[in-house]
Parts: sequence; structure tokens; C-alpha cells
Amino acid sequence: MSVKEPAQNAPGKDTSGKEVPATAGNFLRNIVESDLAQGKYASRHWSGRPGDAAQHAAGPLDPARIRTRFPPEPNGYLHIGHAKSICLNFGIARDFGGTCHLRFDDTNPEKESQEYVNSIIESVRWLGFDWQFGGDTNLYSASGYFEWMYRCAAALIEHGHAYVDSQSADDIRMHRGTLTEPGKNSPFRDRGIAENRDLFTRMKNGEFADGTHVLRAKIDMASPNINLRDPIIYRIRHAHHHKTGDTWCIYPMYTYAHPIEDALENITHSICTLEFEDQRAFYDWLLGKLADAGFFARPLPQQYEFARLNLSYVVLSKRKLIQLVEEKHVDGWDDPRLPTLAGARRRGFTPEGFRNFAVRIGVSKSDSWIDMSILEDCMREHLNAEAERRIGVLDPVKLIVDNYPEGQTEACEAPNHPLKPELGKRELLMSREVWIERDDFMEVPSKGYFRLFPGNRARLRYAFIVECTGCDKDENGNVIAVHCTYLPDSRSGSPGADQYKVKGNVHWVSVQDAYSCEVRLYDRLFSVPNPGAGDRDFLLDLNPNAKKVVRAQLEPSLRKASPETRFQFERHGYFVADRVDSKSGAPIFNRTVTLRDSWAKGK
RNA sequence: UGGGGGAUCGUCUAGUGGUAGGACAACGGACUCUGACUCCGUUUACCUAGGUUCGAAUCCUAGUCCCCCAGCCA
Repeated sequence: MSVKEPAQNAPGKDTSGKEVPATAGNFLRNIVESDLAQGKYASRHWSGRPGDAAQHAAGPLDPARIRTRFPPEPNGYLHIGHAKSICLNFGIARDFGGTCHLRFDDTNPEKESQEYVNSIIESVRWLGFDWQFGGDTNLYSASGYFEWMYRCAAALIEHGHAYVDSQSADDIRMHRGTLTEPGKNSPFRDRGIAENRDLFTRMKNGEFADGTHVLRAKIDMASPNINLRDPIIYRIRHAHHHKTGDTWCIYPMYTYAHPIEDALENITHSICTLEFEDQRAFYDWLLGKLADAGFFARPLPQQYEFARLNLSYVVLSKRKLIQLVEEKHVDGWDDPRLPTLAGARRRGFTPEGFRNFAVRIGVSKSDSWIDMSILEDCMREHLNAEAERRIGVLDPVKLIVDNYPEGQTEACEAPNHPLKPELGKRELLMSREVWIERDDFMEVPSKGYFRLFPGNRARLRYAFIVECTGCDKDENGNVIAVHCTYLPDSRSGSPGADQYKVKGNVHWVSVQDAYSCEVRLYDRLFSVPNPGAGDRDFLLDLNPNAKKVVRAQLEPSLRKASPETRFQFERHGYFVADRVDSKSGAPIFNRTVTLRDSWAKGK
């Protein structure tokens, strides 16, 4: 008996030298593996650019063992759900000696724009993927294939597989039937080939108004699969397209365009989400007919479906994201609270974290909900290894060291990274007055509390042990300063450093050289796991505390942080210098995610 | 009440007739100048009911529950 190794790739580096997490096996990888083992796609030819059977036949054998594609519609920004699909498609192609095409599915000019195209390209690149293979740049657009799609439609008409329907939209809907009742044939269904040809040509030439005619595939109005009841494949839209301008006034429907895009591009595995499962029958029907007509060569691309990502505490529906942006519930598409990739980037999330996340959540066909904490944890894992440590006091209160000589200062060394001594050290300036965290003092300590309270000792991190002696309060009873005395022979790194055993550790920044800075504390966008569950308006579930701006006191070295540099503020979490609002010499920080806190959890 | 899918530890996910495995979480402990990290240990699962079989998560039968489909959106 042989033990079967799970399909798996060891961790390694990608072409740019970046760490790539191990990729776990899944049902799609199994399919690719078995297709490859059978040599299913070995005989395909590739002409170096998308084309029909004749064009590809003239080219050499396809150097890509498989081709996948990531086909976003440029009608919004990419979000975390897309990251799953991107990692899946580009990851499989990379691991099996293939390539993944980035293709814009821009068949609906009224909703799409170049702004979205640009942001999508930027996000996919940021995630660490590219579409170069051999000498080819596999960056395509559905709109680049409009001419071919038109010729395919003409071929369908010639073979009696498509007809021009002149019913109104309402009539078409009424005649479609229902889930349980068959549809009725259109009165225009049996128009002759010549008439269809003529009408379709005139549709293309702009002789008709929007909505007056459509081109339909002629399949079966009684099919139990509604998608096969003569689906519409072309509609008239006198609209300006961001790529083709006013060249076209008829535009193909997704269901028709997508299989053709795949076939033109020699895609082997066309991987999409579960809601397209019912479309597969039409996908196969269409490509089969076009292969019969000699337009495409077998083996044809095949569609496979996986479950889309559901993530708690956010919304991933394009409609809702657009609404949040347009109604200004957030500050634009790259608001760090948003689950867009642009927002996640600004928030400080990392490509490595996302790739790790994709591996961790896996791929299957069962509906599943991933908890936001999984994503946060993936980010912590990468950030913990990568981010240099710094000190930041987010809710400052003054600590006065009463026995520390007035005017005296001394430099204390702090390592930049506890796990990477090669990253060196920096100096923190100790002085009589330092900022500490308001939380690090309790006049009356709760059970288990081991930081500053009268009579207790704690260590000022990287500096001295101090003994808390009390506090000053204003007339309302608010603590305005904490007092302590320090033990001069307890300095970190000195021979006497370990003679005092204390449990508590308090971070601090000298009052005299602190960098007073705006810091945004981000939290989850929604306060419930499933915003808008049931019929509830999802806006009601928005977390009002998802963004909190504080005036923090940071260690002075942070003044030099360049945009998008990530740090751990010790004992707080991971922070990034905002890539938009930071000024030279005056960075602003965003909290990416807090550190785990088993103390807070126990309370 | 049509069609297409899905159901395995708390969560995600392997496992297609031969010891139900992994990850994360949880819990307990160790370590710690971050209540972090790390390390060690523990708990917990095959939707139900029948059947076939020496043996069933896997095959068969009948159910149950969940998701998707009636845009000239994708």
C-alpha cells in the first residue's frame, strides 16, 4: 500500500523573491493535476495572442501547460473576496507551469470605467502576481474581442442557433416561464436565417433604438434550467465604452461573452464562483456549437466552480460597497475600514498576509463563513515576523519620577526586533517626566493587575524599575499625573538589572522629545458578524467606533518613518504610516490590528 | 411542488471501501523586560434512518436542512 502525499507545495519564493506560503491541496488542484497527468491539454497550440482555432493552429504548441484567468468586471474596486480568487487562479497557474491572464470583463459600458481598471491592476500587482509568461503580457479585455464575438454570433445565426427577438423586455420576461412552469416560444423565434442576418447587421449598424431587439440563442424554452430558455446574448446599448468608445452599439451579455473570451485565450480551467454553476450548461453548449462550426478547437476550456468567500463583520457585495462609498459612510474606496484591497493596503494589511489567508481558508464547494479574526491573525503572523518594534503611547498620562534629577537624561537601548537582532537597536531618552499609558496605572488595582498602582513596582521597558507612589487628580477626580520613584541600579542591560523581579512592564516616551502625532485606531467596520442579516438595513449595523482618532505620543524616531512602513507599537498592535496623509517628517499612523490580549479576554 | 449545488471537530478543510488527518480557535501548562511571540499538552466531528459489505465519511435507498437560478447585470 502506498501512502498518497497530499497535493502540496513547500513554502518558497516567487519570481520576485518574496516568500510564498505553502499551498494546500484542494479539489481544483486535484483536477488540474489529473488533467495534466492525462495530457489533456498537451496538444493545444498558441499563437502568442488570443484568437480562433485557425490562428492558434498556425502557432507552436502552447508553452503554458495550463491557462487560468482572473476576470473582474471593472465596475468597482477589488475586495478581500477577490483576493481569494486571485490567489487561487494565479497560484494554480504558477504551481503547475502555466499562466494566469488578467482579463477585464467589460461588456457593460454603462457601469464600467478606466478608474476601476487602473485600481484593479494596481491591486493584483500589489498582491504579488503578474501576467507575464514567456514573451506574452497576458492582460486582456473582453472589449478587445468584440469583433470576434460578433463573428461568432453571425456564425450561430447561419447555423440556425440564434435569432433576433423583437419582443419587449416585459414580454420576454413573461414568456420565460417560472421555476416550475416552462416558457413559451417567442413569436419571432422562427424567423428565417436571412431575416436574422439582416436584422442583426442593422442592430450593429445602429438602426434601432435601445431595447427594440435582442439576439437570443435558440435552445429550449421548456428547459428545466432557466439559463437555457433561449438566453439573450446581445442587446442594443447606444452607450460610450471606456475602451471602444462609440464603435459599438450592441454589447454581448456576460453568459455569451465569457466562454468566448476563455476559448480565444486558450484558457484550460475557467474557475468561477458557485452562482455560475447553472451557466455551465450554456457555456458548454455555446463552445460546442462554435467548435462544430470550426471556430474553436477542442479540447475546449472547462468551467469549474468554488464557494465564494463570506467574511464576518464586513460586507463584500459590490452594491453595498458602492453604497458605502457614494453615500460617504466611509472616506472613499481606499478607506482603511473598507474590505477593499486598496483600503486593506492603507490599513497596513500585507500581501503576504493575504496569501497566507488564502491558504488557510482553503477552497471547496460548501458555503462557509470565515471569521474576520482569521484574516487578522494572518496579518499578525506576518507582521510579527516583519515589523520593527517602536514605542507609542496612545492615551498619554504623565509619569513623574520624583527622585530622578531634574534636567538629567540618559539613553536607553531598545532592540528594533526581538527576533532579528540584525535589525539593530535604537535609543530612548530617559528623563524625569515621561508619558505612559493611562491604562498602565490603577489607583485601586483589579484582581490580577500587575502594572502601576500605589506601592507596586513595574519596569519602564528598556529602562528602570519604578515604584508607584501615588497620583495627582483634578477637581473631578481624573488622574492627571502619576508619581513614582526609580531604582537607579535597575537599569536594563546593567549588571543589577535582574535583581528585582517584577511582573509588570510599562512602555513610555520621554515628555521632552516625544513626537506628538495623529494616530487612527481602526476597528471592524460593522459591529455584528452578519451585517444586514434578514431584511435589516446593513447601514444600521455600522460600527460607530470603527475609526477613532487620537493624539498619541510616539518615540521620536518615528518622525522619520516613510509612508507605508509598518511597525509594531509594543504592547498595542501593528501600525502603518499612512500612504496618503503622511507628510515628510510628519507621518500619520493607522492601526492595522491590535496585538492579541489574553488579559483583556479574561476580563 | 422545476433545475443546479452543498452538508466531516467550535470554524475552515483533507480523506472515493481499510486506524477520520491538518490548520485555526478553545482549554491547561512552560517561557517571557511586549498580559505579545514561542513551546508543550488536552478536548471536540462524518446531517438522519435504513441497506450492501468482514469492514462505509466514502457505495445503494429514502428523508432532513442550507445555498443558487425566473436582469436586455456580471
